[in-house]
Amino acid sequence: MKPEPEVILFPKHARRPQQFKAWLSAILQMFQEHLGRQGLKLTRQREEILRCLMAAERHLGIDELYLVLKKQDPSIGRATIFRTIKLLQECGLVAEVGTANGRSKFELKADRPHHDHMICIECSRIIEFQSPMMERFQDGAIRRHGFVALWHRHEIFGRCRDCLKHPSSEEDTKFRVGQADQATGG
Amino acid sequence: MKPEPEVILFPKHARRPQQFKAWLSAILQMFQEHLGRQGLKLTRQREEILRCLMAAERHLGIDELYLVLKKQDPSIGRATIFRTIKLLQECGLVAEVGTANGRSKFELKADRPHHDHMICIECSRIIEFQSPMMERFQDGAIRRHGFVALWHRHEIFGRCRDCLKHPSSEEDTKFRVGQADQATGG
DNA sequence: CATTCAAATGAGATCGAGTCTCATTATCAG
DNA sequence: CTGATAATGAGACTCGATCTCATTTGAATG
Ligand SMILES: [Mn+2]
Ligand SMILES: [Mn+2]
Ligand SMILES: [Zn+2]
Ligand SMILES: [Zn+2]
Repeated sequence: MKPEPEVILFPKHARRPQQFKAWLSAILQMFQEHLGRQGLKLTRQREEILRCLMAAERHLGIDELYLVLKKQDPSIGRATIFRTIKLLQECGLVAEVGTANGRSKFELKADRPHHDHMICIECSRIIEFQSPMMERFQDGAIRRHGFVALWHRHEIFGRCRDCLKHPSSEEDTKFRVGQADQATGG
Repeated sequence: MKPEPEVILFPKHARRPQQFKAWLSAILQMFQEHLGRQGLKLTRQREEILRCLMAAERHLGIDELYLVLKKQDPSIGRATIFRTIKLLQECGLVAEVGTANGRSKFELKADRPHHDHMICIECSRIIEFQSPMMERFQDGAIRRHGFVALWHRHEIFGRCRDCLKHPSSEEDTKFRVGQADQATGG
């Protein structure tokens, strides 16, 4: 089999301030244009939320976002974060990632290649993976059925490499799983 | 490219009573054994819920299940349905299928090949598809990352063949589906 | 059979992520 | 600037899902 790409790192621009600034303003402009097209406005809060997602080097949940943003702007409300995340998803700048516990996380999509996720039910780690061949066969199935795909969700739940090594990790006992009946279970 | 399987129909045993009865008791026994192994009991309600899922020829939501079951047993409670569905998922007899509106549906997994789903955001139809090659590459990615998969969720959202044909006279209503989908009618 | 007791049930309380309301504030085109 | 209108934050609300608890039931036992 052909080698497939290994890991998708989050952008590390945060360590190169001028590069980050340029990147931020480019993305902000895209956001503002999208907003403008619908008669909406770019507010201080919307800007901060997007900046936070761009600076993050991991997937963030609503509450994490809320706590981080609250440090700069103690008056920010959860509702605004929900509303803004929804807008960012609508314009394709941000994507939702499921978790085993129901609280979604979010990631910047702009300037990052498409990938899917493996989610560890023990330590909650999210592993990003790419498989162009897999996507190719997925597209084949979609075409075969005369379907037009708008988005997809492909999430694999299980145990990560590290949690398999450390057998005693007692931390997250919430996620009880019945049994592994197949390789990738249904 | 190699031909891949086309459609996965729900079992049509319901029309052949003796075959259905034999099938039902075989599956019931599997369920009872699984329950017994954990000191749990097979109740009238659990039996009825499983029977209902086996007789269904489409994906069922909790409320659909509740309404159907209530006809035979007006005293049945929603909590029991939630509890039983969870048990059935744990022992691998039933799988959850996401929808665009957040209310999951459920399907029997026993005696059916693994497949994934395309979900129409216009008519809520759920199209089942199989792609062994896609699964193969997925498994490759999983192995490459030293991950052990317990289950996965691969759902593609978009518009189905039929909804693409129809001039979309109906506006892009935010899929507030009450319980629109009837018997998957063609 | 009847006995026994842990498991299961249904009604209703509760939880909580996400949404909505509304009075106030901010954006931005002119 | 100003005015029209969108956005905000606090908190009420929604509603699927879970939990509580008094009562009922399954099934093992003799
Ligand atoms: Mn990701
Ligand atoms: Mn299915
Ligand atoms: Zn882990
Ligand atoms: Zn459709």
